Amino acid sequence: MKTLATALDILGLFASDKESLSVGEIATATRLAKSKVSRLLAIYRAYGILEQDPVSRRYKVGIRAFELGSVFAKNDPLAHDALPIMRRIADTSGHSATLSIMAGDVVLHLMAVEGPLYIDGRWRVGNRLAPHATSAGKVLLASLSPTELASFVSRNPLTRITASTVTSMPRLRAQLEQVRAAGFSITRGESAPGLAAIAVPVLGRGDRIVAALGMVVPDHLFDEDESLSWIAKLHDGARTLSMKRGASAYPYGGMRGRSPHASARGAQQRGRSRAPA
Amino acid sequence: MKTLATALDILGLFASDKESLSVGEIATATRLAKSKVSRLLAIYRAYGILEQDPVSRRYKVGIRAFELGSVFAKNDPLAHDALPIMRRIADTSGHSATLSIMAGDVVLHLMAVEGPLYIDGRWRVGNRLAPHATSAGKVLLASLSPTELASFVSRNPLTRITASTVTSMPRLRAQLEQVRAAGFSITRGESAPGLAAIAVPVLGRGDRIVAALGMVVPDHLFDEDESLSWIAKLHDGARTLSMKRGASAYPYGGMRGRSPHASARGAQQRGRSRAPA
DNA sequence: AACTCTGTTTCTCTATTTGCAACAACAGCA
DNA sequence: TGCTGTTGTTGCAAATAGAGAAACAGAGTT
Repeated sequence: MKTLATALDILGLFASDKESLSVGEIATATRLAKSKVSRLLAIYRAYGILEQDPVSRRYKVGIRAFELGSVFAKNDPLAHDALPIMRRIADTSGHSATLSIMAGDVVLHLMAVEGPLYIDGRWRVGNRLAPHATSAGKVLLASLSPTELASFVSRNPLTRITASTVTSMPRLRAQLEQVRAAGFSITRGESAPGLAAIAVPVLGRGDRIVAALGMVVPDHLFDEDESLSWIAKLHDGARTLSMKRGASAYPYGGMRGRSPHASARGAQQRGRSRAPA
Repeated sequence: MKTLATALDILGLFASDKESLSVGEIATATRLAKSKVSRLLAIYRAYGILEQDPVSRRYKVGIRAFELGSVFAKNDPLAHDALPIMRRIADTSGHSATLSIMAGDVVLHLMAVEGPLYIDGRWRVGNRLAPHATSAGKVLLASLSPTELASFVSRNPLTRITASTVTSMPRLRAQLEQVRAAGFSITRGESAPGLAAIAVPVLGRGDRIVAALGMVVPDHLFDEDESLSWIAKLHDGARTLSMKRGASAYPYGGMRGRSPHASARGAQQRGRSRAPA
């Protein structure tokens, strides 16, 4: 089984930001003999998991990996329930909606419904971002206990990504406290300049935070007043989604969704509901 | 290396329609000993490629497979160029846009930009469909020579999926001829009842068909007249995309009349050589 | 045309996988 | 409750399949 383990070590390298890797790069990165790496890659290539550029001989992720990976999203009940909700958000707001989860120590964009406005595709599905630099990440981090948070930070230093990235622990703690109280998180250019993002928590069984529902907005179109209605939309959607996923209640958003059985049917009208201050 | 090969055989089973598989099912399907399967799966589980339900002990695709697979789409230049084009199509038509390629003998939806209208998510990204029952598939099949087509059909019988699926070879041939001449393909409920789809070819280097750009429309909203403007939109988008991908010309959908992307043309800047040095 | 850098293949030795069967966990059933 | 037929996970000696160095092949470069 050691063979498979090393093979998966190699495969893991491809999940990084590097688009393609050469045999030599992999060999040095894994401290494996070139011959072994070459043979392993040949198998992956034969199965279509990796593809090899015939001229540069470099390897990159293949189409079968894509096929396989997409069945994850297809089978994920959260993604399934979220699709129509995210569509409505993208349609009524004009901006792209995202659904993110915590995978290990990174924020993973599970799915996205693109709005009509063009923005940099960097945040697209499958992208992994630093939790402390994204709105979705802060929402997901907010569910951690103080000790869990400390442990997280010890594993993952708060590296600066843009000028406005939060890099100090007290500052992060304060922000998370705010997120917990308000039920949403807003970041403006913390992981990518010119990009604002809003996220709210999605709850699951036992009312644990299982995901973050969010929106990505070009910063120059970000408007304080309008953001309140966006947050309301997100809260509406997240409530519906949370209920479907087995939460007993959704505490955020000033809506009339008092009872768990009051299905979020008539949640269409766009009155400006007040966000908790 | 045999270990990795059998391990990938197992992994391949998960790319099917079955959501989860048990050790026994895998063992019988691959004619492998249960013990071997169990140990292999344990490694996959440790790496997060597969996940095991703690109660049912059944395995399903894990999140790391998703992460890995999504870098394929992220690195794919076709998908990259297609995103803004598909957004515009989805935005102006109100229906979802799709980009599909031929992967082995199946049509694979590489990406999708969801329109505001809700439709069954079955055609979502990563889904694999039978070429003879989809508009995108017919577009992609149209590039095959008669012998290649015959070979394809011998490998893949024209199975009936809905009442209107094409199942006879002469009929398929005639349709492909029509697709070649007209430069688009329309299917109505051939792979899923109640769903109409339109697709046009995307060309690449050497003017070979490399992908199909398409739209999915609820059948009851399909309108013959309106479909002409949809096809025009698709042709416009596919032309832009084809040029970007290195095609020398795009023979379909004349650019007569007012071009919807006149702005793009007008915005084209002469980035000539700067100061003569 | 020789050089160099990278990837692939060859060949022997031994560490690893193998497969049977016992073991453990669990559901169905009387 | 206890029995029984599943199903998934581990021990252990035999044997196969992988490890590693170095030779080989190919492409780009000077």
